[in-house]
Amino acid sequence: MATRTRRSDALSRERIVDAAVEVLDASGESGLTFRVLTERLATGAGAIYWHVANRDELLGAATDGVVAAALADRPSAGSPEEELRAVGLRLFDAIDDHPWLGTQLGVQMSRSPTGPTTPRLVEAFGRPIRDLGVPEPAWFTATTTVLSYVLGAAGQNAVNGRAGGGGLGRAEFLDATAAAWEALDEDGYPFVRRVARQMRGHDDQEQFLAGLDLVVGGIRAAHPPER
Amino acid sequence: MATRTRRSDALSRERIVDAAVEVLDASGESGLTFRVLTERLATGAGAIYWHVANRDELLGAATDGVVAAALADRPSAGSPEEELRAVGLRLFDAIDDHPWLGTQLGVQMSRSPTGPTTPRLVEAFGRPIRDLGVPEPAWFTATTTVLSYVLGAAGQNAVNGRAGGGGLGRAEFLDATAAAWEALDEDGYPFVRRVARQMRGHDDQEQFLAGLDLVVGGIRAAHPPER
DNA sequence: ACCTGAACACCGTTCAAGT
DNA sequence: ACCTGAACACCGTTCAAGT
Repeated sequence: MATRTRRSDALSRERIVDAAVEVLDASGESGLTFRVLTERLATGAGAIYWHVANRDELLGAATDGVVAAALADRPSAGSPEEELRAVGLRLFDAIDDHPWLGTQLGVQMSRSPTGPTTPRLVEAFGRPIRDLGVPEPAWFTATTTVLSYVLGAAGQNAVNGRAGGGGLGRAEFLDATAAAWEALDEDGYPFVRRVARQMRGHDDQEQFLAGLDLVVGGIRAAHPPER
Repeated sequence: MATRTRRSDALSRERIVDAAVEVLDASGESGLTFRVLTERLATGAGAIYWHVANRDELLGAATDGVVAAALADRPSAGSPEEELRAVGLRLFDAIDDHPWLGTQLGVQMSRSPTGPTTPRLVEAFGRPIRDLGVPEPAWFTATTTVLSYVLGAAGQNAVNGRAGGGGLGRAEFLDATAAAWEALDEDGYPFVRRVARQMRGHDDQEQFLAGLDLVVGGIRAAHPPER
């Protein structure tokens, strides 16, 4: 059949997903509406539905796209431990750039574990776990444990991320939270009161990596290299 | 002032939250609408808004209520390790009973870390971590790591939970996922293809506890008891 | 103080009609 | 094949009015 000349601004699934990511970055999940999208793409709602089944699929495609980009072209780091940190950092940075990803990652993975994102993440974290010398029967448990940690941390950092815009809003937010924790009653919350100090001014990325190291350390401790 | 006789069916924040939990259990997060709620409570929308600020606050109150109930009246288990497992199990079972909790927990914790749920969970997991002998400067990192793992696992098990209703739907679901993983190309996904077998027929609760043990083991390994 | 319920502005999705 | 855009059924929230 005759190849047709396409206008450069022709609508396509790719253009729609790209626009969705931009809207999500700017306004968060609740900001992604078909009204905003049709306006931005200068089209009608029906046109979008021609390329995309519904809003959920669009959200999923946006998530898949961002995760794929975050994990692409990654030079393999040195040791398996370094590799795990490198993959974790890629993901952490992606969530920093796209805060809505923190929540959507978990949603997407449990909604469609056969979609591109779940296998991609399982492969990215699983391979270095294998290279750590973990025996094969323990691969699944070890990998899902690391993934659960990463997804949980992602969800926490999602909103936390960059609340204000100035770096100041965050310090004040942590301060207010710490103050609220310290105001709890000593009988019911002795631990929370003591730990509140450590929350003030902590660095999210540092915290994320320290936690990842603990989890990986646990896997190594459970499967010491034979000799 | 004169105490007023109250009709037993008078509207109250508590009755509204209870009704919300029932609706959430039956229809999930998207099923909780003011239409359904007003019908169930035989009242008007405005009446609900008199007791509750908006839908988000209602969702938060439902989450707080269920978490409080799940952690209440818990006899302290034996060792710190057993205590961590016991708290984890309580939460796991609560998510099993209220699948919407898996997602909402993370949302609630990052949206209002000063609300009742965050301190409750930090205290419940933090105390046994302290009793493990973890030095105080490491409390925050260790506790948030365990919490991130638990929240991540919770989010994964949320939808997974009891998809069909019959126990069969789940086995078929795992089977279909495993089959899709095994169909990926060997070059890009060697690990995923090998690990697919282990996903078939795994037990979620067993998996959750095994992961928790790995994380706790990592914390112990990082902070060996002095002597 | 507490409740009613109509009204408002918005949402995702559909679909007959166009090209 | 691809797009338009009005129409539909729904949503959370508000608010004048009642008791």
